[in-house]
Amino acid sequence: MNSFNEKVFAIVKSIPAGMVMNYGQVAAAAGNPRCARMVGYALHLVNEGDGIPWHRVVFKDGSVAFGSEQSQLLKAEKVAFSSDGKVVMSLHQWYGAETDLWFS
DNA sequence: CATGTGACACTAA
DNA sequence: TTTAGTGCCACAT
Repeated sequence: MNSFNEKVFAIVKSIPAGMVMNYGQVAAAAGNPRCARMVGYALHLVNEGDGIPWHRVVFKDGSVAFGSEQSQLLKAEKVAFSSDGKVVMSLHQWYGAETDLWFS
């Protein structure tokens, strides 16, 4: 079974609208903090329309791989963008439901 | 089985 | 600050 893949999908799906996660963050949550590439690979296999909000996964810097479409979808989610076309991670970087305890 | 490639991240210069 | 090099794991050939 594709544990890593499945975890990635579950995590990405858990990202609320208007929030984004960087590949390394998802990779770590999936169990492979060193394999952000695998996250991208996994999403690339599923972007067919399985309901995976892959557009909410961006670079650690807030940049996006597929500039146009991704940024467009993000804007539709009310995500704030910088003048460089990068997402304002400071406002939208999601740490996952489990880490929500940090706010307690 | 070995090599190459890839929606990335980190470190060094 | 930006650029280059390296590591990482999975999948294709």
